[in-house]
Amino acid sequence: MDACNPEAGMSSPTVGIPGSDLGWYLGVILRSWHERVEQAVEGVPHGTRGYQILSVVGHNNPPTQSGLAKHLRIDKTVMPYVIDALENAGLVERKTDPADRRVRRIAITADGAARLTELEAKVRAAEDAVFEGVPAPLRRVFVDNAAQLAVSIHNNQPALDPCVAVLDALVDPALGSVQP
Amino acid sequence: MDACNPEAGMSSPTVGIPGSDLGWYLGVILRSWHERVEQAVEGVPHGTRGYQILSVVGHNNPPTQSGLAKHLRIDKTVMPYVIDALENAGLVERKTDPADRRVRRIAITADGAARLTELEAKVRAAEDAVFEGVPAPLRRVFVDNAAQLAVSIHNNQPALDPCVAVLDALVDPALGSVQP
DNA sequence: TATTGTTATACTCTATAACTATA
DNA sequence: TATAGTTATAGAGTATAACAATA
Repeated sequence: MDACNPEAGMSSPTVGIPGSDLGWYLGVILRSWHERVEQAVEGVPHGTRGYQILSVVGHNNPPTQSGLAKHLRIDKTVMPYVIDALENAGLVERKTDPADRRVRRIAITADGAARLTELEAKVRAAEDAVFEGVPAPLRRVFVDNAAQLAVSIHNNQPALDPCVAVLDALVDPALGSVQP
Repeated sequence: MDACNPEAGMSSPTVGIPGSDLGWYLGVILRSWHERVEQAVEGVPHGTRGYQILSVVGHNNPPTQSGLAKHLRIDKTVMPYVIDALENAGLVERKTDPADRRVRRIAITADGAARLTELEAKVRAAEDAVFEGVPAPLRRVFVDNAAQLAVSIHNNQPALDPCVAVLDALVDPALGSVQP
């Protein structure tokens, strides 16, 4: 009945806790981010994924579909569905690259840019909710460090489109971010 | 042909980058952790998930299945499969709680404890690989902050088994960790 | 021959609902 | 009635393989 009984439950302080549970930490934080941002971008095709693509497309010159897939580290075969949905929603459009007619460059539309501006405000609010009760300096340091780590990990991974690495480098504060 | 052409690709520095891409940062880091740890714990049923459960079970008094599910924030219906597999592998065993015969407490076996010790060494090595090239102080601060954040987020979430909150509090250095 | 994008298919993982046994 | 655990099923998400168009 007393599921919280220290003698029988996992709340007992009599046994050790592993020093680092990095996977659990990151999982909890990312899940919270995903749940809250998923709500914030409600209506965007494919939720947070669609938002992330819209964000990359909105803040960079039109990337290729394979470039987007590599940046987000998802299989290239998922791109058609997502891009189709975003295109049908009028947020982005495919443009055949004149220099290489195999590639489609994904450009944001005027509607997409306006939508992105609205969405980014909502996402900021959602992220504020994730960090609710957390001291601002801790949050700032954490996000900065996460950015450095992610860029370092991403650029050290094999089979990466060099373009993507350059893009990511721009995001890295340590390597000279375009926008602070 | 030149997919890296700054004039046409997403590597151009002529446009802004969003200040924070928290979802992307966390996704990159967690994916790297997952890929490497998945290899490190090869052979453990259900990979990183099985390892995480084995770790919790190995470092705490036998938790209930629902307690484990809530701690890992997964649906209770996935527990039977995972616990079955871990039990069949001889790593854990189900024990009916005498105080409430509905609940099954998951206890680690001698084999499971020995295996866990081996696995933790491999996981440490895998995590070292994740942080390859990253200065030790940055890594330390990042993991510490991630722990604080995760505990804060986890404990602020609703519908949590109080036992789990207590367990997590132990992991939180700010709240008095059992093992530094 | 290699690469971009696409389609179709199969597989894994997750979520939903319903059931049992205990309380 | 409510809860822990289980089972079966359906759905979402993902990966695999094969194809067309272009280089």
